Amino acid sequence: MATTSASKSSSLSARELRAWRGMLRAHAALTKALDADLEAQHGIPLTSYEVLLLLADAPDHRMRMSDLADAVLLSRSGLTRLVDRMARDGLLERETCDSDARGAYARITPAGLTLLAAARRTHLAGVRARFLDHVAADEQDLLGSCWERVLGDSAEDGVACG
Amino acid sequence: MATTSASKSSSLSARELRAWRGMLRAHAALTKALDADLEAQHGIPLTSYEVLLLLADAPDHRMRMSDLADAVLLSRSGLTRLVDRMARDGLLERETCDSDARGAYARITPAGLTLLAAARRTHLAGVRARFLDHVAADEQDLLGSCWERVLGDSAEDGVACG
DNA sequence: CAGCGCTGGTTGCGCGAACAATCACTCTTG
DNA sequence: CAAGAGTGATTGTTCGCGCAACCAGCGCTG
Repeated sequence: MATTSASKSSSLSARELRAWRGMLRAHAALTKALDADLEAQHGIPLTSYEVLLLLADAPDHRMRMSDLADAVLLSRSGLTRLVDRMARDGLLERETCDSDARGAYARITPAGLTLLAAARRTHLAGVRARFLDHVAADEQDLLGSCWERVLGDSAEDGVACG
Repeated sequence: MATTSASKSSSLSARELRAWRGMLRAHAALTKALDADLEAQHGIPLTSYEVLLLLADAPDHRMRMSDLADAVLLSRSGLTRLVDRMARDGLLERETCDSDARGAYARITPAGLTLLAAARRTHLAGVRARFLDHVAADEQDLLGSCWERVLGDSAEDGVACG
């Protein structure tokens, strides 16, 4: 089954399996390890870190709840709860939106910024050591283009026809 | 690390971001979509499908609980519960290990094999349509080699040193 | 400006997974 | 062969998440 062509059969080729299951395993291993790093050194899970990162980079250090939910790949309710926990820990605070009384902002606090500054180093070092350092620059470009193709398609609903 | 050298700073380059966050997003989108496919068309989640697949391919159509847990990236207890549910649904059954009375096998049932045969087509089509079709053969090879490098390293504990 | 659909956000609920403790059994070792 | 260390699997508990239901406020329409 040298070429992959005729084998749209009942199983994947070795090459396809390596690419596909490799990604699943790599993702699992990476997120688990990076999450453990943050938890151990700064006491926050990866999701909280990502929220802090987005808020810190956002104008006025704040974002709307919905935008934040989309950005961190969480459901609306999931983000509500996450923000609850982070607010309880003083990492951010809610802020009402004056132009739309329904809306709410999450704004990162000075404490959150301080924690982020430290966590950012940890996380970045982890991402480099565990992932980027194993992938040459041109490979990174290729990966990036693959993701864009994959995401561009999966954004549009399901398998659809065929 | 040619051009990226000096930038081991406090943030990732655009290229690095594209490769890294792209993977996170692609993984999330893919697993979510593939899980939804299976759930909608066959009533089983992705994790159950993977268990069925492994059991079907295993000698005697059975595997030890621990091996299964490792293979599907689940904790021991998580797998125990998953096997509970699948056994309740008749997709597999537990079997005691005669060489070690502590051990247990999970063995796929005829019903499980039947369901798998159908689900396999759905899942394979999904993986191809959503992922593999967007990645050329030589890119798949390159991805595979990247995953091996990443996993080979992360398998050995933490960041550690050499 | 009253009525009504729509949107942003929060809450009730259930599920799936991990961690720690536990049980059952095996394998040493004296 | 009895005692203790080690291993395979299960159970108790907790947690984070998504879905569905909900409430509040916006904005259109007549």
